[in-house]
Amino acid sequence: MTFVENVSQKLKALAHPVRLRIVMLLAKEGEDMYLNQIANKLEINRALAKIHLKKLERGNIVKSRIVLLDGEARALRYYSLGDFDIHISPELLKQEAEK
Amino acid sequence: MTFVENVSQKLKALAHPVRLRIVMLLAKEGEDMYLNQIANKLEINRALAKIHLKKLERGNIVKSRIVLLDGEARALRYYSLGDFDIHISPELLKQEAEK
DNA sequence: GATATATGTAATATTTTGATTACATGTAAT
DNA sequence: ATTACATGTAATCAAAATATTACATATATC
Repeated sequence: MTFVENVSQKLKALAHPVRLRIVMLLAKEGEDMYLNQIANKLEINRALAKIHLKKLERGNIVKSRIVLLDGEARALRYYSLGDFDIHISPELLKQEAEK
Repeated sequence: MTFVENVSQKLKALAHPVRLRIVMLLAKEGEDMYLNQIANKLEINRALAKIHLKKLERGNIVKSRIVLLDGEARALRYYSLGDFDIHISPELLKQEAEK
């Protein structure tokens, strides 16, 4: 994957208001959350939250894991933030372009 | 304009591969360029380059000015990079979310 | 006058994205 | 058995983004 492809994908993942709100929610809470928590907190449709979380995962902005509830035959999928660090300025792009 | 709206707009402007290529071209060349130069260099349709440049201008990633050619009754519209500096990480978003 | 270079934009078509609704499944508690 | 939560996804509709083609305009050069 080229630099342009990689950066485009990451930026695209973060560029949508709903997705940015999800990311900021996870950052603020500081702990992992599952789908219904996120949808309820942001007051958005659950299926919609799911769609956006998928895009965030594809962009490696968010990770998820399934957690079995203690002693119970139930599981929740928890979402957490990846360790992205996106920095873009004319100078940095110039450096990259000259590689 | 809220933080989310502002960031979304800027990221959206940079998120498209063609737009990112335009921005990297301007960064690399280090000097202003006009529409046809940009389209030729990137080997893309001129009208398409125009559309993307408009979006970059709306996101304040790129600026443009009309330059009268010396002694001639012609003018070119030159595009240059704005002074954006986008930095996004979980820590920075957490700070922002807690404001 | 024809050719090359430059601008701008309108119209159109295609593709992608975004959002809602609905259906299917399963566990736990009342 | 019903209610409350939780998951996942398919189907559909609406809206936005992307890309091409074409038209109009203007100047400079051959």
